[in-house]
Amino acid sequence: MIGGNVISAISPQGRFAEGAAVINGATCEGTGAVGKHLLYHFSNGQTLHIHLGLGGYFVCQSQPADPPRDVVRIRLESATHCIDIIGPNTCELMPTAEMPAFTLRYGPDLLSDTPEPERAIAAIRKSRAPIARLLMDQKVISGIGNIYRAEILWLRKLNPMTRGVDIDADDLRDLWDEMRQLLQIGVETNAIITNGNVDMTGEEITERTNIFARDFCPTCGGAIEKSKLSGRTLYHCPKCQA
DNA sequence: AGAGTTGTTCAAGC
DNA sequence: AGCTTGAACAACTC
Repeated sequence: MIGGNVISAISPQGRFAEGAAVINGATCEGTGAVGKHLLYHFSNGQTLHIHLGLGGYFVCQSQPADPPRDVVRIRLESATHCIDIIGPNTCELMPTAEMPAFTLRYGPDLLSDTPEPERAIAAIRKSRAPIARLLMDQKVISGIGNIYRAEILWLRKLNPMTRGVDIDADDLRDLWDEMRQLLQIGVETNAIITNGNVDMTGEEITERTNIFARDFCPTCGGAIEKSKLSGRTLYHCPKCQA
């Protein structure tokens, strides 16, 4: 989106303040991602590392843009457009040279052009932790959050508490493939759609998930069970995911 | 007003 | 060593 554009950065508050001057005036030469970590590579050898966390978001404007609100952590701007990043969990500069090591700290990215499912499968099958926890562990696999976790386990009729070590490698390959497909739909539609209502994107969609934040299972009509795992709400159908 | 949230990391305990 | 929980973090919504 901003590749090739000259940008400038401001930072009224937060951890990025010190780095702002370093990036000012540099050109973005490319972007990348490792799971939910967003990466902008700049001409001065620095990479801007953004993680939106729970509540972070982008605000895009045409120039001339409004002055930044005080919650704006960094502003990326070109002659024609302006992007403000608000509420990120992480907003820091790191040397682009450190990117290979950074990438290795995380499990394989489901959306990578060079997917490495076997790396994730090996990590899962080595663990006695429940699959619901492993899918959320970005050191195991990159890209799944709470919504996709609930949906994919339901789609594959997997009990969330199944230990990683107890799942067949072939089942995990199917799981990988389906997660990848779901995320690709997300990229194409800019929405989290796991129930197949892909063509309704322009319309008012109230049902895009099957069980996430829902009360009843679309398959059996039974009550969706709501629990906590690692501090996050876990949804599952006790009947269909026995 | 306070709790909850499409997330991560760290520390501590078992 | 592997696994678990809890706290802290930002900003918004209900």
